[in-house]
Amino acid sequence: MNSFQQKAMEKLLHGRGCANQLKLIMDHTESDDSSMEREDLAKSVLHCFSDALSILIDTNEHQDDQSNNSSPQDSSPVLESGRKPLHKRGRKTSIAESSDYHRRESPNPFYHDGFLWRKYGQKQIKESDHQRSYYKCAYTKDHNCEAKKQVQKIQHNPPLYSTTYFGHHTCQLHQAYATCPIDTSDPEDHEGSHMIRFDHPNSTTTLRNHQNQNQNHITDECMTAQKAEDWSPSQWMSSEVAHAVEAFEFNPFLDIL
DNA sequence: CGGATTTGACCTCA
DNA sequence: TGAGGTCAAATCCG
Repeated sequence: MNSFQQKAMEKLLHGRGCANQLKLIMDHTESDDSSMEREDLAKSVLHCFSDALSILIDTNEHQDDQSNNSSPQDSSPVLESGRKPLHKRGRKTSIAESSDYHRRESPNPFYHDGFLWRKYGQKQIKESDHQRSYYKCAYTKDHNCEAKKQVQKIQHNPPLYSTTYFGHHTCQLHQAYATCPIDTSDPEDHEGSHMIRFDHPNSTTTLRNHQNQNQNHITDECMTAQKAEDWSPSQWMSSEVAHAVEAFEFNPFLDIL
């Protein structure tokens, strides 16, 4: 185990410890007295998992870079053999013209990059069996953020997706609210059609409403075992924490049963 | 009904 | 002129 993996392991172990504490509190608390403590613990869990993921992602990127560097002819941002680099062809834009791009390959088309994207186009690419999807930062208008990305399936079996990023995000404040990777069992059916969206504290729209709806469902009585399968972290903590916990499939009530 | 996605048309460049 | 990139109206969805 290298030092990166050891760090990730330490973070995960710490996260598990926090999750256990949280579970104990939930086991023995019926009132809202410890809601702040629950929230803090849930945040600790979230941070531990986020840190561990970051470490693992960084490690993976480092390995990717090394493998890419091992074949200098493969340093262009587009995979199709014999084709010009993406930033050299097609319509010229300030972004595409710049050398400010990088590429990631992942078996998951919705690879977590910490940002919120909006799809603005999809194109069948010649000499490729698969369509390419075009995304802009969701805060393009709000924050004049020029970051873009292109996602294209480059290999069918095993499925492999190439994501090419252009430009820099000028909407950094939103990064903190995007968290976990979404895994899909059938990426092909949903290629480019999902948004990974978590709540924003200033937002007055969709998910806050969703959260309110959840809160409306909370009653004073204790949860019964019958409700275990209905348990939702969003009933217990702020939405960004709740989503992260949901993503990790942490359900204390199922654990009890 | 508002916001996100889809998709055909259009723009630009090689 | 063909191909990639973008726009925007139509459509979908919660």
